[in-house]
Amino acid sequence: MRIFNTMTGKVENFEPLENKKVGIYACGVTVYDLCHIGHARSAVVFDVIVRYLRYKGYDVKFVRNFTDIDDKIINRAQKEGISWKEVADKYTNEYYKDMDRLGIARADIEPKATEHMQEMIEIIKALIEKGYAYEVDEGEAKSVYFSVDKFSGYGKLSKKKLEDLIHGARVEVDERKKSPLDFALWKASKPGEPWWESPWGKGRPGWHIECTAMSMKHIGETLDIHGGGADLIFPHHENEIAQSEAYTGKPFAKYWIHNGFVTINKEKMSKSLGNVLNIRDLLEVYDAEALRLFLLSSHYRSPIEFDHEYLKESEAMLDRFYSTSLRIEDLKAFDKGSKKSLTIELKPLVETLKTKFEEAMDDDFNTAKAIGVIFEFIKELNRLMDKKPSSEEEISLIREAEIILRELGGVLNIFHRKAIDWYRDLLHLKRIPLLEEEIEELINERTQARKEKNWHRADEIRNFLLTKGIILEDRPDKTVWKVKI
RNA sequence: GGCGACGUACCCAAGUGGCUAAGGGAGCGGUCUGCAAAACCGCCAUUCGCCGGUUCGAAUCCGGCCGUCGCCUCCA
Repeated sequence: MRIFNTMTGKVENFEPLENKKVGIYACGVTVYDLCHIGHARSAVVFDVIVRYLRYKGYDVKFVRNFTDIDDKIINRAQKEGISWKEVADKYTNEYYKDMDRLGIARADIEPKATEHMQEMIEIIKALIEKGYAYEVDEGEAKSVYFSVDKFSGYGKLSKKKLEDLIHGARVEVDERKKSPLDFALWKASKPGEPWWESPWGKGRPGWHIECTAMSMKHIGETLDIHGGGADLIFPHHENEIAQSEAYTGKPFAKYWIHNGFVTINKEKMSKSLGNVLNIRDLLEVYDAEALRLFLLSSHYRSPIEFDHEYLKESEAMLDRFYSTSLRIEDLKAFDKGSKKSLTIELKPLVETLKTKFEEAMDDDFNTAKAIGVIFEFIKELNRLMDKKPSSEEEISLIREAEIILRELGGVLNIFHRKAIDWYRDLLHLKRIPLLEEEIEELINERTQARKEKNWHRADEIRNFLLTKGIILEDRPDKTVWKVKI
């Protein structure tokens, strides 16, 4: 397996620190608002990385945190007139609602910053003792800052030079800091703000220290993989490296993985630009599995442009799979003898499917290519079914192929429904103003009309359903309905 | 200003030194069908932003130019 490492800027062979054990830590969300599709992308990417590592036989311990105390949470609480804790709990809950629908598996450990105060305080104390951090008086209490000048490797992840950062002029000047780049490990609390007791009086942790404390507690001093959105490279991950490596003297992570952004009109989706699309709102109109497929249809490091058209295309792709699945379900054996040619053709295709899929995924989690491999195979399956397989042997081989297709889909966590449920779900999602029973009734009436060769009535019914978004397909033995994408 | 990424068909998107440039969507023609739909077959990039260079050979490597975006501030 090969993985692109942000630290070296190269694709490297993946070798965990300890044979098949992999400790992976991904930065989660700050729970102060609903999640947008940028959050969805990051969650989907790391969900697939973990699923694939497990598929490959690695013993994975996956940790993804919640930042549950932070300026944004405090501001939100003041705006809504509720406590910071209520804000954090509410949006943690909303996070799960959205992520569950997207098929994001729970991490093995989902730690919260506020549950690790003691661990953070211990690390900060040690950093002061080692001379990497300093205290600043803030009246009643003290704040603690990390002294960036003391850590020689500062900037190695984001490839930034200290002097460039200082000259960058976008770093705000803060009289309390020795260097404008120094960052807070501990913040003295202002009146009315939440606080925890500490050796420096009442205060709360800075943003970065929680990841150091929680990753070390739950995984160890050196992580196999640390990841998150590309916007976390600087300053968040750079700061994590500084404080963690200063604290342990060991490398903080072996591989750094960062996913690219979701853009709208070619611009990064972000709160400050006001162009965010919530997962919640999108799932009112589009299927969650389609959103997932859309997010996986580009390489995880590339920017991905959002457009309603692209989500429709993803739905069309899924429809193609479920259509094929429905076709397989309807296969019936009626012939004792087998068409040898079909069996001979299918066997090697099934064998290479897995190999090609793994080759794609082994190459820095190339899900776009892997999806290409899957759909190439779907085309072959349909081609073989056009040859009208009729024997037990042929049909069981095709059914077996679908099982493998679904197994590989499982790594991406797609293709998990029964075909009929795909259409039923679309019926509700697309707000088709008909019940399944009503559609069935019309199909029955049409079948009768067709028997009587009353083509006019048959076409009338089919056209009526089409105006409601329902497509009919006449099979040799029955008529099936589908939802128009 | 500093650092970095990207530019492949009508659209999305793989491919990063050598077999016919994956896959999906849209479109067009055909097979099948009462007619459709689905599925399949065929067509749809002799060419990979532009210009040079390296090489027997480049979409892929090097240089320049143009364009788009990102990071340098909270951000997934």
